[in-house]
Amino acid sequence: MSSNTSGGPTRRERMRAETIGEIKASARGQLLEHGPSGISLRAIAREVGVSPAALYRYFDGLDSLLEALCCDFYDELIAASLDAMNEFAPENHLDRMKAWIWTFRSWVVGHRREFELMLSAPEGEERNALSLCGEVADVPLEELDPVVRKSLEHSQLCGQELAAFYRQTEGEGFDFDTVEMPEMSDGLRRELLDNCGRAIIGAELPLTWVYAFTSGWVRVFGLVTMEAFGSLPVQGNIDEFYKTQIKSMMKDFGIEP
Amino acid sequence: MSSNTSGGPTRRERMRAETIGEIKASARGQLLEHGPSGISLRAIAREVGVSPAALYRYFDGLDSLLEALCCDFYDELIAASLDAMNEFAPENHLDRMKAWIWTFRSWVVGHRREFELMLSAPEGEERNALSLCGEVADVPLEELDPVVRKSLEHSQLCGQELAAFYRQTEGEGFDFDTVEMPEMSDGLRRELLDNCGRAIIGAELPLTWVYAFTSGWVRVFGLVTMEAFGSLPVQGNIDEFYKTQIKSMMKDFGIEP
DNA sequence: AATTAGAGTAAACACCGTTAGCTAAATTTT
DNA sequence: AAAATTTAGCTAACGGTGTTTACTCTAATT
Repeated sequence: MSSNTSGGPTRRERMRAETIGEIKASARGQLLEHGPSGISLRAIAREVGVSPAALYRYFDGLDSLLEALCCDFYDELIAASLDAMNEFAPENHLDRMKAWIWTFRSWVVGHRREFELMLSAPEGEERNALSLCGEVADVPLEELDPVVRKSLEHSQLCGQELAAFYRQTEGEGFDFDTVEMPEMSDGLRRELLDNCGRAIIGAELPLTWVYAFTSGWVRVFGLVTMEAFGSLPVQGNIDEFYKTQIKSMMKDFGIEP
Repeated sequence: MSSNTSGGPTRRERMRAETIGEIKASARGQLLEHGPSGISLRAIAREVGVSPAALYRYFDGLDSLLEALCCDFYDELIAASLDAMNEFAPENHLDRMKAWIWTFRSWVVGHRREFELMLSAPEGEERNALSLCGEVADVPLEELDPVVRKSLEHSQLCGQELAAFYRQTEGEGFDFDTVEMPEMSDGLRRELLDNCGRAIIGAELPLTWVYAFTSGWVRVFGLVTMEAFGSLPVQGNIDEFYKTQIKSMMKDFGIEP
C-alpha cells in the first residue's frame, strides 16, 4: 500500500512533514506576535487543532521545537545570503561579501523576533556557543550544537569568499604586510590564525587580513545587533551609515574604494 | 511614634526597603541559577517566606520587578565604571575612557545573566530603545523608559570623557580635519552630530571624532556582546585582543599610542 | 481612642509544560 | 487475508506559573 516502492516519501511521511510544518508555522506566528517567551505549546495545539500531548509525537518538548525553529531561521538567512551573493559574478568576491553583510542586516531587521530567538537559543545548555570558534576546528562537526553549527555555516559563507578574494589578490602582487595592524603576541597571532583562519575562512591567509576580518566581523555583529535592538545611534540614514562602515572596514584590508 | 520627626526614614519605610531588597536578592539568585526566564514570583515568595500575592505590595508584577532589577544592574555597572575611571587623574581622559571600556567588558563577562536581562528588558513595550539616540535629545528625559535612560547614562559616562578630551586636545593645536573618515551626505552628518554629539557626548565636536566615537561604540558593543554570548572568535587571549582593538580605535581618532 | 493605611493572607482563575495510560487507525509482517 | 506492530491521537492528571479578589490584622496617624 505504501507509495514507497518507487522511492518517494511514504504517505505517512508526507502527512508527518506537513504537520510539522503547521506546528512550526503556528509557533512562528506566536513568536511574531508575543515574542520568544510567548510561544506556548498549548496555544500551538489549539491552533493546529490537536491535543497538547500530541505535539510530543513531533518534538521532544518546547525547547526542542525552539531549536528546530532556530535552525530553520538560519537556513532562511543562509539561503537569502546565497541568493544575494549570486547576483554578482562568482569572481566578484568583494561585492559578494558586501551582499553577505547587506543580507545579514536586512534579514535580521526584517525578522527581529526570529533573531532574538537565534541569539538566545543555544544557551539551553550550561553555556552556549563558546566553541563557535574556540575548539571548533578540533571537534567533529556533528557533536556541535546544531544551532551553533548553522551559525558557523553562515559565517563561513563570508569567510570562504574572503579566502577566494585573497587568492585572487595574491596573484596581483598585493603586499599584505603593509596593511596596518597593531602588534600582538605570538599566542594571539596563532589563535587568530587557527580560529578565524582555519575554522571560518578555511584558508591560511596573512595575519593582517585575518585580523581585519575578525575586526570586521565584530563590527558587523555590533551593527546588526544594535540595529535589531534599536540602540543604533543612527536612525534616519542607517543605509548610508552601513556603507561608511563598510568603507572603513575595507580600508582595514588595505583596499581603497 | 514615627522616627520621622528628625527627617530620617520611617520605621515602616525601612522595613519596606529591606523587604524590597530581599525580593530583589532572591530574584537575582534565580536569575543566576536558571536564567532570565527562570525567575518566578512564586519561588521568590517561597524564598522570602511570604505569600505570592504579597509581592504585589512591592511590585506591579513580574515585568515591573524585572525592570527594577535592570535599573539596579545599570547602577552597578555605572558605579563600577566610575570607580575604575577614578583610578586615573581627572585630566587623564584617555585612560579614563579605556577604563570605561574595560569595566564594561569585565562587568558584563562577570554578570552574563544580568546582561542578558538588560538586553532583553526594554522590549516589554512595542519596540524598545529605538529612541536611545534618535529623538532622545528632543524628548523630556523623564518620559524615557527607565532602562533606556540608564543605558544612555552609561554611554554618556564615556561620551563626556571624550568631550573633555576634545577640549584638551583642541588646545594643543591638533588638526581634526586630517583624521580619516569616509565621505558622507549632509543628512548623515547632521544625524551623527545631533544624536551622538549632542545626546551622548554632550558637546559639539568635529565630525571626524563623532564618527570615530560612533564606530568605536559599535565595536565595543559588538565585542562585549559577542564575548558575553560566547561567540567571540578569540578565546584564550581575549584581554590582548581587546587591547589591539582599542589601539585600532585610537588610530581612528588619529591618535598614535 | 478611633480611624486609616499598610502588609499580609487564603482561595480562586486561567494559564503553562509534561507524563502516563489508553484507543484506534495505518502500515508491515506473516 | 489475518495477525502483529508501529504510529498518531486522545483524556486526564500533576505540579508549576502570574494575577486578582476579598478578607484580616497590625501599625501608624489623627
